Amino acid sequence: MINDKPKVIVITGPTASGKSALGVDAALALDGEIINADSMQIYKELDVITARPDQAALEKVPHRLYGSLSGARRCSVEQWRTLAIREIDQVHEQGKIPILVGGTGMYIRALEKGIAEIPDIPDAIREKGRARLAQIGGEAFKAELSLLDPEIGEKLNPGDSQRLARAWEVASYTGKSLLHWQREAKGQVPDYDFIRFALVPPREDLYDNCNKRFEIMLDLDGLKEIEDLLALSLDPSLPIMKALGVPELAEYIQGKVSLENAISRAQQNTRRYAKRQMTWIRTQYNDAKIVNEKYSERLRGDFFNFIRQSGLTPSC
RNA sequence: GCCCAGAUAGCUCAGUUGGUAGAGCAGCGGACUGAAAAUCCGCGUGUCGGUGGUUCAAAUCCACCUCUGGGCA
Repeated sequence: MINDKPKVIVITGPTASGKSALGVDAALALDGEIINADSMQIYKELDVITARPDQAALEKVPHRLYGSLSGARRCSVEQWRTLAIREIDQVHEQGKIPILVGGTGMYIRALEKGIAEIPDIPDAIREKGRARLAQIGGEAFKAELSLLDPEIGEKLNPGDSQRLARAWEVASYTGKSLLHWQREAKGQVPDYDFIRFALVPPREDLYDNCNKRFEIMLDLDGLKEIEDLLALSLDPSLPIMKALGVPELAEYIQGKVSLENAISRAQQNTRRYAKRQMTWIRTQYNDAKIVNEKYSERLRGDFFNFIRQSGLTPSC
C-alpha cells in the first residue's frame, strides 16, 4: 500500500541516549533537516547545559528550533506545536524530509495526536489560581476546584500542583471542565505519515552516560552559562530555571552547597528524568519502533533497516 | 602478637528482656492534554560475615573462624 502523505521521522529516547547523533546520521543519509522536539533546547540562554547539538553537528545538517526562544517567557506545548508544524512544512516544501529529534513526550504526542482547543487563559487568571493554591495548599485548593469542576476534582492528587492549577484556571475562565475540552476537540491533527523510532539504551550504559555528560558540560563552560542566566534575574518559576542542572548549580554559585554536592544531585535528577522518559516511551509511545541499544554502528543499522521498511531509501 | 569495637538492603545505619528485620538515601514500577528537563502516585529489593552449639524459637546468647577499623607493643 502506498502512503503518499508527507513523511516525518520522529527520533526520541531518554536524555543522553544518542538521539542527536542518530538524527545527524539520518539527515545526512536521507537529505533531511532536523527539528528540535525538546522543551529546553529551544531556549537561547541554555546551550551546553541542555546538550544542544554542537558546532560540528550544526555544520553538517540544518537544525531548526534550537535556541530560538527567550527563556524569559514560558514556551508552551501549543506554541512549540505551531512552530514545529511551520518548520515541517517548510522542509517539505524544499523536497526534504523533516526529522524531529527530542525527548519531550508531551510535545511529540501533541504534534502527532493533536491537542484540545482550549481558549487562551489570561495571565491574570492563571496567576490568581496559582497564588490561591500557594496560599491555601493543595488539599483546600482541590476542595475549591471540586466546587467548580467536580469531575476533575475527583481525579487529581492534592500534591499535583501543576494539574490542579491548570484545571482550576480552565474551569474558572471557560466555565467548562478541562476534561470537557479534552473530550470535545482533538484540534487539527496534521496529515503526516509519522515514522517513529525510539532509542532506549540499556540502563547501566544510559546512567553512565548521564553522569559523564554532566561533567563534560562543566568542562565546556556550563557553569559560566548558569552564571549568565542567573545574572538575568528571571522569575524562578520559569521553565528555563528548572532545567536539569540549573537549580543545583545555582545553589553552588550562591555558595549554599559544594560543587561536588551540586554535581551529584544534578546527575541524580538527570537519571530520574531519563527513567521517566523511558516509562513514557514504554507505556505511551509503544507504537514506535523501540530499540534497546546504545548508539553504535549496529543501532544505526537497525535504524536504517526500519527506515527502509517504512518506504524511504537512505543513501548509505 | 595482644586488647577493644564492629560485620544486618546497593550505601549509611537502627533493631528493646531471644519470637526469621526497618529507616534515610540510592534504586524500581506507574501516571502524564498548554510550565513536561515539569508535576505527581506507588514499591523494601535481605543466606542479618561463616560454621557449629544452647533453645520450642537466635540478627539477638555461647564457642571457634574470617574480614574491617582503632589502641597497645
